[in-house]
Amino acid sequence: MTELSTMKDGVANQAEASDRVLQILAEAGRLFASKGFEGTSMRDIALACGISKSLLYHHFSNKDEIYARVAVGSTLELYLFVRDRIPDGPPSQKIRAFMVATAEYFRRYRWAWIASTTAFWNDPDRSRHKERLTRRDRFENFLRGLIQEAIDAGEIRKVDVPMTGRLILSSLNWMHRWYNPNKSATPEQIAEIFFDMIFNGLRSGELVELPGAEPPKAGRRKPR
Amino acid sequence: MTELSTMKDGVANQAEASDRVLQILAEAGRLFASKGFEGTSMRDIALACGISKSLLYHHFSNKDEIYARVAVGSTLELYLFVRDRIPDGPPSQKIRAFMVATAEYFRRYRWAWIASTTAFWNDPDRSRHKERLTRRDRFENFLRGLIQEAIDAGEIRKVDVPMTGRLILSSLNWMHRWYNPNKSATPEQIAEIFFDMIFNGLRSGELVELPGAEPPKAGRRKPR
DNA sequence: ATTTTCACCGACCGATCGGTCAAGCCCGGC
DNA sequence: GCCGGGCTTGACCGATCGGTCGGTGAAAAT
Repeated sequence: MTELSTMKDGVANQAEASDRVLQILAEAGRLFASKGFEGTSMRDIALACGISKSLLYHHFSNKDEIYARVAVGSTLELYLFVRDRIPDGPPSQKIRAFMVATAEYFRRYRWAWIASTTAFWNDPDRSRHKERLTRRDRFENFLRGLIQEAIDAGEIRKVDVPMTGRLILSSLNWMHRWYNPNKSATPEQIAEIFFDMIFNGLRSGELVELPGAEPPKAGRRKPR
Repeated sequence: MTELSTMKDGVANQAEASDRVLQILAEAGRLFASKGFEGTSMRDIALACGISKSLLYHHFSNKDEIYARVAVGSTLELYLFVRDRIPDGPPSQKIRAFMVATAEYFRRYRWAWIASTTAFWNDPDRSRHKERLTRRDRFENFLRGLIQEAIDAGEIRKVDVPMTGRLILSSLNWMHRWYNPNKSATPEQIAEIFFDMIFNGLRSGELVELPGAEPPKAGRRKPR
């Protein structure tokens, strides 16, 4: 049904990979996430895996390939992972499900997620980088489609679609900087809270009816 | 009046610093922002400044100190910069001003901002790191104070204050990952749009009155 | 029984890393 | 004149970087 059956140990989409390769990818992802790409040496990865540095080059051609497997493998599956978790129903609930599913992915594949979204990368191989951006665009365009759907259905205001997508993704993408798995809520619960805040707004009660047409840029009304 | 009078060349709070030092800080910030801390060598910085590597060690004791001057100098002034731009008025408008001021700081000191918020850092000197976190906490607590103010004034719902602060800061902190200075809106305009979305919510028109008491976790109401 | 395959390792390579140092350059005060 | 001190430099250091190489030992294939 889904292509995600081979996920394990927090490493996504590494079908047909040996246990050792999965171990290397998991440890490398964790190190890339916490120390960055240039901050992580091949010796660090080998030491974390309890193997010799040479063995890394037996399974991967170089450091870039390890990072690419972590990052590209991660970003590919994010789209499929989320898409398969969007239920039929009102568009606004699809957006909610999008946020919750993305948060679930973050919780499951946390290190690969962080490594792929934050670690720096020289990228001598341009094609790998373009592939990553293409997948990221597809993910973002998928969200924009849901937002447009919600606008067409009249469930949300006529907001700027790309900007709305950026706001939603910002709330999810920044989570790794403050989220502590040992305390408070799960990422999914946090995503639900953020959805509530963004969808319903922070403003308290008594607003009754938005004026019919509002400026396309930012439909604000001056208080006082 | 304000302590920010010595800002120049995108480098904040480096009073009594020579032009050369300011140049080094500016170039180093730009490099740290685009290639990370470990990804930037002292040779890179020297080359960007058109000077020898030795000269860096004449003005700074080591690489960490350069980064600290960029990052800590940046985070210190962010708080003062924003605080001085919050007008008297309704608390919700203070939050709006907070977001716009933070965006203005981002626009002005973009490289130092990015370097301080994203580059990895070994941090052998624990005190510098703690100072940075202290300042960051002060900045975040300042925002939480404004949110609590708005709740007490009845302008916004009884939301989770820390979580609301995280949502607002996420929208601002993630901006550097997609913002393109050559196109579209200014950071300040983007901040205003985000404020509108978060404050008023995305939901369209006809909501009439929020139920008196809502669950503390996430005040959602099931559509259908 | 022999060959092939494959996971694995220790020693090593040239390049680059952060950092040092002794010496020059330049310019205002005597 | 010339002298002292802050900029500035190139040569150099040990450590570590990503990556290579020859080889080992055990299982699989023949």
